[in-house]
Amino acid sequence: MISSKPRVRFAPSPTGALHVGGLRTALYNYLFARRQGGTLLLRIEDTDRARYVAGAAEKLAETLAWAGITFDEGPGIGGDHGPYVQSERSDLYRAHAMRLLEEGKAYRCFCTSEELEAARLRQARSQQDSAYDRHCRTLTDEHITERLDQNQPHTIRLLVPLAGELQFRDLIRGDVAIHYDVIDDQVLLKSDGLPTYHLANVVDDHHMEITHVIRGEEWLPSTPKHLLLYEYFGWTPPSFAHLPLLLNADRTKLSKRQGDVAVEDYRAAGYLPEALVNFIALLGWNPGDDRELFSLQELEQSFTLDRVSKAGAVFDIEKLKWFNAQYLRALPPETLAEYCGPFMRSAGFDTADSDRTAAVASAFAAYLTIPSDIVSHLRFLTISQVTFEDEEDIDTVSSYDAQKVLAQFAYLTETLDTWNASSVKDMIKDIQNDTGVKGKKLFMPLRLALTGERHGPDIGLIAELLGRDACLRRIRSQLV
RNA sequence: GGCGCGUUCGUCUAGCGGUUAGGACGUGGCCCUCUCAAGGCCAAAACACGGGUUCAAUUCCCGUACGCGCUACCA
Repeated sequence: MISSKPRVRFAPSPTGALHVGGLRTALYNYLFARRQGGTLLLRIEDTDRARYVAGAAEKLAETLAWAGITFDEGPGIGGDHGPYVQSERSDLYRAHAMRLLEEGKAYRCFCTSEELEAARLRQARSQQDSAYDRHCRTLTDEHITERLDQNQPHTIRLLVPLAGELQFRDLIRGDVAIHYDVIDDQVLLKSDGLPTYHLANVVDDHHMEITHVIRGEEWLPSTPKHLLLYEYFGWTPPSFAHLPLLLNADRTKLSKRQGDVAVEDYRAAGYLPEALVNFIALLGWNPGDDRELFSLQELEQSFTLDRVSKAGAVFDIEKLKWFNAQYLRALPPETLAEYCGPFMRSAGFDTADSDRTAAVASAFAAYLTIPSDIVSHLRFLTISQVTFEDEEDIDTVSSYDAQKVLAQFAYLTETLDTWNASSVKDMIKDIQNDTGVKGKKLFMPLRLALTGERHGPDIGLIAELLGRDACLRRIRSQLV
């Protein structure tokens, strides 16, 4: 590779929502391209009619955009190497399949799915290798012509050498070698005329001038087939980098059942794109030093493939929560309020006053992992009156000292010029001087009377958020 | 079953022959403090196993075990 700029791609299949593993693959491709000043393109691999989900491609693009991943070429973006949707490139794949056929590097297979399935079952029962038995590899021309004349549905299979070994160097794993004799005569063109992944991906990567294929480890075993295809076509193959898998807590491949896997799920739950991206970037890559908090821009500057690890990484939601809490806390009040607003409204909080909304939201910033956490902290603001069920709470508020404190609080409240966190704090100091009550005995009755809870933010702040009138009302209601 | 890839604290990871094996999340403790959260400090916690190579292996090689992936007319 001379100094030419790399071209990489993210090539999802529109079969559903974007998986977090897919997001990471997209992210690494994006970071690699940005770091090298290269080009990233989006290609939709919709060659499986059966699994196609309408609208999924658009949704995928939208989710990627949410995460901050932008493409230089792709559907709806444009570029010189389109179309970027495989279903619009069928003729190209078919032509290439025909070329292999003519050159004796592929052959027609008339075996039906049922026959193949039955063969596989037989093989499984007798514990044999499950591979295509190459039944049609040796069909006579006569035979083939006859079936073609009958319009018999068929596939086109790759003619894999019977012996020999294929070696390649993976950018992440180093040298990998696989014997041809364990490689199946892969179907390249399905009987519906559409290509399989193997054909389409090679043809497209070549025509789209992809220089580096950065994809999940699940593709490692089929890379020799792809390399063979490059060889058959006489093309220079791209470099390959196979990323380690993302795993469940039990170390199986990350999947539904054991938690959310769709990026949309995390988005809906209130995770910030910055947090998700930061977290996911570190699942299989590290900067080589102790830094952990990375903006997308910082990742773009630091990312290199040689620091990608080989082993799978468990998706630990606890660490994602920590990242999210970090980012949530760092948000300016107005932005935090935007995230929390809907939840605050659902908790019965009137968000019409944006300054007040921002103030309340940021008062609880340190308490939040996700925006919806704010709901439980807002109870004290939205209840009409404070009542106690716990005997201990009642005792705390009704003790002799507590009553002195509450009475003095009510008295001084009316004399206070300005009502805010710091003036209330000063006032509480005065109450301490006036009553001689201090510490927990001073604060807890006030906290309880004002909020009904024993825990929460600074009491001055609570008083400010509640407002003078509400405070007065609540304190008085606890006076015997 | 076959083939491939992998294996450092519970989790994410640093380490690229000689280190008290470092950091982060989580966990426990202490501090701060009216409480909780946040924050600060401290602690417990790992080189899968067996052979080599070497003066010296977490590090290099081989094997075993375990895990994962692939083994579709899915990607």
